Amino acid sequence: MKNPQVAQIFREISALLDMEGVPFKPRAYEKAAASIAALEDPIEEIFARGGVKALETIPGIGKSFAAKIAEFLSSGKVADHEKLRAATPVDLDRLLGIEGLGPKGIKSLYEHIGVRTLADLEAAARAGKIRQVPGFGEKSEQKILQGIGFLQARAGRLPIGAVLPLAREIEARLGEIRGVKQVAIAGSIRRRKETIGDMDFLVVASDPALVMERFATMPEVAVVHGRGSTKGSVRLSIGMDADLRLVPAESFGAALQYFTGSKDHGVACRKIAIEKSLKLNEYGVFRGSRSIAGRSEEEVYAALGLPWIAPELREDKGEIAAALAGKLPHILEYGSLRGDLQTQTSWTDGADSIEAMARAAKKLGLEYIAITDHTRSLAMTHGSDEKKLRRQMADIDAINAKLRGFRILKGAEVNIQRDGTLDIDDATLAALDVVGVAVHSHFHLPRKEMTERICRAMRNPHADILFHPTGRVLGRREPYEVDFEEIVRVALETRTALEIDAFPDRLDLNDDHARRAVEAGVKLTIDSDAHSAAHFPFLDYGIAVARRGWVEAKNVLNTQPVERLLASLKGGPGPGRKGSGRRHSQR
DNA sequence: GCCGTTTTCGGCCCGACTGTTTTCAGTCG
Repeated sequence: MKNPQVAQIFREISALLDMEGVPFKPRAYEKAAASIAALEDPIEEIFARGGVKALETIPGIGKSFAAKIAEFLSSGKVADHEKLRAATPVDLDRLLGIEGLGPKGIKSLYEHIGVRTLADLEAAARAGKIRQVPGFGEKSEQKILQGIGFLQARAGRLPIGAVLPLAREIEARLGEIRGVKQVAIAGSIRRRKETIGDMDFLVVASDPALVMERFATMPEVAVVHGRGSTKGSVRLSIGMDADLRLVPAESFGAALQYFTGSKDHGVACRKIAIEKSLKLNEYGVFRGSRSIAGRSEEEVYAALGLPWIAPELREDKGEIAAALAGKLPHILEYGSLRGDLQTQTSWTDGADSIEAMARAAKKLGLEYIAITDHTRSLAMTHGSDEKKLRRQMADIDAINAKLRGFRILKGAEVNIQRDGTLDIDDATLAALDVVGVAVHSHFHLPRKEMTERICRAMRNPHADILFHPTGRVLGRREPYEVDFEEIVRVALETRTALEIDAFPDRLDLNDDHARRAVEAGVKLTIDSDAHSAAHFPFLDYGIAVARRGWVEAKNVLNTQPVERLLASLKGGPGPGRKGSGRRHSQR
């Protein structure tokens, strides 16, 4: 998989061209880099299949870029890249990480005082040499030193689960300030991206200065980057920036639309505005100098001839075209899950008893949960063997007899062994309501072997769901190498559901995979992977992934009441077990 | 350098804030 290297080279060329002041090309390289990074298939395979012509079908890749990719694949280098790097041999990646320092500044520092590395930069700043470079002064020198300090403390992007609770707390706090009329979280948090780079807040207030003052002096603030009359920017102690915008009420919707992004979605919207001889900015939609919309997002989209688009869809991945055609998906609503099909208890590595889990789930409005403790080959979790599972089933029967209006399903998170077989015998699996299968070992098998292993597990007639299908853990473990298209094909063929594991550091499937799966007609489940009674709210993160993946309620098995759910699981007692094909006939 | 249900040429989003500048470029989102 050479996609990351190719994307990195394109990103670097973009920055190097930016340095030279070349117009437009840097954006083209940047777009191509993003496009390549987002590819599912290894770029070397695309090239092997169809040569440069196949490369040119990738969005943002034309003749010239396709040739550069081919050049890299055959030689490991791109001549233009080498040439640019030789002209300005600096550690771009690290230097660009300094807040406030961009391509132009880096070039100037290199040319005037020979700064090439972060160490050079720090030495020059300490020696007072930066201030002698044109365009820099005493203050920028201080900012650079501070920036170097922050570079070490920076958390980078954090999983949404680690950011959203704090963002909501700040939102609530801003809302309590005297004279505040409206508050909103914008940016990637509102779009529920899986990782977050910074926080964006929007406020309408009668006393903006007071709000700015309170914002800049919150206890979480480590440093204030800037503070104007309408915009404030701070670094929080968790190593993340937070921005505040103060906007007039008549612009709130336009500002919300603008600052929710994504950037690409915004660009696409502003292009539509231009086509209609309108102008869209954060203050509203304008015809000439007259505002025709801005108070609400609905109003703004309507002025562009579009229905309101859910924030999770705003990634410029076809939502504009769908909106124009009146074909936006009816994406899954928050709170629309009736059950949770992956939970662990104190029988293995969970914290709480079966009954405590059931009561917590019921309190949150769920109608059923499946208990899916680990199985025996996962020894460190005291995984269940057949005997232990039978005992647990009896226990569940006893608790179910006590519960009103709630059902505990018997399940297991069955380990997929290296050869693709399961570590629980078929007779026991047949007695379970819900069988999830999952990879927990041998993460580094070759792509083909890993794919075959997982597909073999899905072919087990009792395997209802493939849990956390790609195995990634955000910030800790990359997804394993697997042919996802083949997983989708076999899931469809065997009527195995794929899971969106909603545990905040998993989110697996991700949004793009979920979208691909439902496009193919595969059913999904969204599960919390709860390891304690406090984890059920994680389901919302899974719903967010589903929404970003254009998933509708009909695509998700656990939006159904328990009897219908059981009937629609492949290993369940319901109709269609032999695979009449009826289920997927609409595709 | 890419792209096209108004285009194969002529576009390519838009504004706030800062610092260093005597009127604006660079950076950021």
